[in-house]
Amino acid sequence: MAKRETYPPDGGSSNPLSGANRGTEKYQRILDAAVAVFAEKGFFVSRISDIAERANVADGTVYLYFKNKDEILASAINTAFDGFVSAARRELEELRTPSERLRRLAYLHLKALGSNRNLAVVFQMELRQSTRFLSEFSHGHLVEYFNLVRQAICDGKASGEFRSDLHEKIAAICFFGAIDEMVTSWVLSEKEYLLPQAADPLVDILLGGMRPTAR
Amino acid sequence: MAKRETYPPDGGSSNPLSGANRGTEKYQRILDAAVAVFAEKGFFVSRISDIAERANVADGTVYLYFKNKDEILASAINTAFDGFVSAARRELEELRTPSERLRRLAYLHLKALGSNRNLAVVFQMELRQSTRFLSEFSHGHLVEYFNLVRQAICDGKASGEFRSDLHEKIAAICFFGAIDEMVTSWVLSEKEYLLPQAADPLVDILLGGMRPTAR
Amino acid sequence: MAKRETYPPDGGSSNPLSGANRGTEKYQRILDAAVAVFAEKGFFVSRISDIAERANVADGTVYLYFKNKDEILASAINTAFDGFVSAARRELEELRTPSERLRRLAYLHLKALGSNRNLAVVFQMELRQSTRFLSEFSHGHLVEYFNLVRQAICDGKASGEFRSDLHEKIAAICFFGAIDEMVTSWVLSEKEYLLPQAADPLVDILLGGMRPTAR
Amino acid sequence: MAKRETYPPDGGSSNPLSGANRGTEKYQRILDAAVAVFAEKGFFVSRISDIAERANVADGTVYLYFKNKDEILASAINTAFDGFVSAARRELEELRTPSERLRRLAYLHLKALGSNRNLAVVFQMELRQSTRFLSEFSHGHLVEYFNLVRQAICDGKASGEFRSDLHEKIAAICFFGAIDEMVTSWVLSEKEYLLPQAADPLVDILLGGMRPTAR
DNA sequence: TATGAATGAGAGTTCATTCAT
DNA sequence: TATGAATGAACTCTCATTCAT
Repeated sequence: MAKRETYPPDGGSSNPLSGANRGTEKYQRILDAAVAVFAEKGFFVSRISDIAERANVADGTVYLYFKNKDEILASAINTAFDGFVSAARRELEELRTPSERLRRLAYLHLKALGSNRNLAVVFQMELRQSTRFLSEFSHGHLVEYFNLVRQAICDGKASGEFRSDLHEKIAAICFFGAIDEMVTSWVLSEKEYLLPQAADPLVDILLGGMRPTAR
Repeated sequence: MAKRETYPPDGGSSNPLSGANRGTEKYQRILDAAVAVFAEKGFFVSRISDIAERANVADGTVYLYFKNKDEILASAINTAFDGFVSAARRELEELRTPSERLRRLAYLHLKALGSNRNLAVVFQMELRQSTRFLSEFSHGHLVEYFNLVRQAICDGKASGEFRSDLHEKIAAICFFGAIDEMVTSWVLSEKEYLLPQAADPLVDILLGGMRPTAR
Repeated sequence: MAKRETYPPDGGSSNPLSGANRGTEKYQRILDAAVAVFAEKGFFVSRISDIAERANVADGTVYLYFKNKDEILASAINTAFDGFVSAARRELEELRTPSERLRRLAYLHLKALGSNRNLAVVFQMELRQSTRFLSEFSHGHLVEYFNLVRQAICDGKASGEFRSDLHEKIAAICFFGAIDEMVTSWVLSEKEYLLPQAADPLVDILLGGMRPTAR
Repeated sequence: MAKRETYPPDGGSSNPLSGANRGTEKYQRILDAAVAVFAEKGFFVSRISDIAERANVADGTVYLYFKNKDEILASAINTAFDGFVSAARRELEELRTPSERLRRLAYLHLKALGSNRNLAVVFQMELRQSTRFLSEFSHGHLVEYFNLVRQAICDGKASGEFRSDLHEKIAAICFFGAIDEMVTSWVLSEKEYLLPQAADPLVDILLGGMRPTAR
């Protein structure tokens, strides 16, 4: 999976056995270089030549794999996000209770970004660069993430695990926002603590607020 | 309100009648125009001439009031944020319980941004544009906001209102992250709902997760 | 003499007793400030606001006395040069031999610039800034200076004081060039020696080369 | 000849056939165009686009070969001057008497600039544009030129060819200043006479003034 | 006369993108 | 496929000049 949906010349390529492997390897190298450069300097300040240099290719080569600079960012984010969401969905399917599912989702989220600081920076910072961009992304993939969350909340309300008066959308926003801010805080922090360790105390608060009050 | 701290060329004006007001008026017009343009196109994509045009001044005039493009963004954010934080601090002083203080803070936050969509967009999007920028801002003003939250949480733990094992920093992050995501969601939403109305259900979840468990 | 030929509003002035003195005083202040600024930074790098500031007037006031930046430079040079040439001509008239006249001219030249370093810098540097400018000036005032020199050389040849095969134009160029380079060297020199003291040894060389050979 | 010392992007080119020549050719084309444009309009008034247009390249291309506008002027002057001084030094070594050396130096100077009017204009005019610039150049390369002159004068005094009371520095200034003014005069002159022809009569005057008096 | 805020044309420079090799 | 020299559109910022007060 992690379907690449953009540019590596597979459509109009006149060379039928042009070397999928080399192409793929270089594609990945450029993508990784781009994420690193974006993380370091920010999307708009990064130059194609920075990316090419870090990937050890010529400037022009970048354009054999990506249509333009925007597409590099989009590819980086989509590739990573698609991978994350489909992996998460598979894992969550095996878990029974909504609480377990949300706890696991938070953990996977923090682990995914906590293990790749550059990617985390790009997600937290660059993804928000322009209304238009986030808006596009939001209507694309983020919705899938939110659906996982809302489904769990919905199930929890049905099973009585969560309060019946819980506002699903607002609860999902709380859930995502809390984790997201956790990542931002980690990215901006000088200290090198382990992000996934924050999953449990964080989820304790959120689930605590979603469960029926004892009173 | 909206204390001007930087550039407008008056300051020590010895003429009490003339310049000060016009200067201030034009300064504000440029700032408002800039916020609107930034919100619409994003900081990096916005051109000075866009701002000047919307403010009905010449390009060069912008530079009589701001040193450069960066400073315009910084001024917009700092002015608004300083105003918000000091107003919030005053209001919170009058409230007794930590729960009330957090509830009011969430409300004020949502009201402040919910009443100025452009400013909200700039806060949610542009502030995060680059690691360096957010980092700077973060170490400047955002810390003050977080201090308000952590103080309330700390007080609540002391008074028994909140769980004694509550992780203060993580709880503060949950609080801020949830509200912040609420704003983002509102900004990206096509629908025109009233942001402050989300305060109560949102705070119910967060406080619920911070209180001692009945069990 | 030292006729001001440019701008101070005397033509279309609607105020008949507008204050020749104040006008003249401010005019001179601006001119002196301009020479100082030009000497320090060079004509093109100097800004009108630099000049206005040093003259303690508003930017706009400069334009009450001078049509534009070019005219300030032209006025400074012409005023000074006209004064120098007419004074020199008067002094030379009293001297009998061509040798004496050339010696005195060199001395006056070195004294005039040696007593006003700023003016000297402007003469040596800025006057040469553009072909067009020097060309204009050259055909204007410098010709008068050269005429003084050539007349003396011509007289010297007639009286037998100078070689009869002396090329008048080239000799005049040698004379002017040597003095001019003396000034340039002094301007660029860190040391604070007295420029007019160089007149005698310098003139000794030039006159020596112009006199008939003993052999 | 015309050793390239700064920017052209080849240097360590591993491809012996291709780039080096083209690079050099374009570099030279831009440099020549720049000298022509500077000569015509003056450094500050010249625009990069003027230079690019005359060199038949795009504006941006200029920046592949030169860091900025200043560097173009500096390269033009340094390249030419270095070439002149080292060639002159080699030629002078073969000559025995100080008089011959000075005569040859004057001739070479006038020939070098007399054969390239544009370069001459730039030397005479633009080099003097700002105190700072001339100052820099003066302490760099011009010193080498002056050293050649002073050495010859010094030798001449030792051999008795020149007066023992000759002030070396002033004599050197006379020598350089006379030749320099000769070039300036030629540059400004409408007439198309041959500059090197002025060498002999000019040097006759200067050497005449440096020799011991018969009397 | 004097001011100085406002103007806006214009310059240098950058860099995403192309294309001949 | 890969290169990197070349392109030229576009942007920020400066500053001479004007003009309402």
